Amino acid sequence: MGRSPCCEKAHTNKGAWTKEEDDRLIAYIRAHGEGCWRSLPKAAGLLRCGKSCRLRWINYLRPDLKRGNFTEEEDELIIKLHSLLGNKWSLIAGRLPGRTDNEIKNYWNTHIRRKLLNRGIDPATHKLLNETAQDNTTTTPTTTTISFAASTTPTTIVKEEEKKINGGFVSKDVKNPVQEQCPDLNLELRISPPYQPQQPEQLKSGGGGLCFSCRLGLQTSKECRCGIITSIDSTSASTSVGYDFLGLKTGVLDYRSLEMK
DNA sequence: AACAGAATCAACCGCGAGGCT
DNA sequence: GAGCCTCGCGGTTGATTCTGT
Repeated sequence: MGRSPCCEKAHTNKGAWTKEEDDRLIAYIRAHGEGCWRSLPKAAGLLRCGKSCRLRWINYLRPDLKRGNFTEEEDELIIKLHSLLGNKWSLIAGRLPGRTDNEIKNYWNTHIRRKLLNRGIDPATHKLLNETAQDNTTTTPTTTTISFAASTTPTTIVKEEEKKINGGFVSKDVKNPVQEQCPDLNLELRISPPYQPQQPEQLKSGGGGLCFSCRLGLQTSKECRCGIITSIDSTSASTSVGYDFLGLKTGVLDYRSLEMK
């Protein structure tokens, strides 16, 4: 038995969306909200499949999308998140408000891949290219080395995040070379209060009062410029600031999916 | 100006996860 | 538990735009 098609394809448009289609989709979602993509096209009077409508809305029509070029900070954030998460574009997009997984995926493939190759880094493994070549000839596991601007290696990042998630208790054996290479990420999602738009004062000070290092969860990094002491102890549990599975502060960079609800 | 190749990015496709019956 | 349905994700495609010759 073959898989049934996602929609009746015989009477649906394909290819680029027209202005009229966009307007219809926007008007419908404004009036009724997102949800039930399968029935949406018919209800909205669109000759498109639900999947196509969802994609168009998420990737292009959503009002909270940030159009325009990626900043250098966004570049570095994407690279770091990719080194931790791999091709989990939706998770990476969740850390970049206003950016979509499709947009980040395209940007990665067209810009960042080349950028990393120019730095001598394998974009797939985030190892130095000559290191990757060596790995192909030996099975001995090695620790990951990535030449990012921040002094903390991704492995260290994971350890720091682990400290936060486990309340300061690091349970992993630091001498385990396999875990050094493939750290077990806690992929539990955390529900936190919705993202609050930043106040002008916060924006002036550089994104919610936190420097780039802190937004990456590297509060202990010497790169930290904001001077905020963010000791993660029992008191943090009583504050409104949450930490997601990467240990990054929610409320600073929140999940888009939660914002949209 | 014309053409070719490269780069970009919107959109499509197929699959897996999870919920429902 | 099996089968079906919907949603969302990641990989890929192809049309359009850009750049170099």
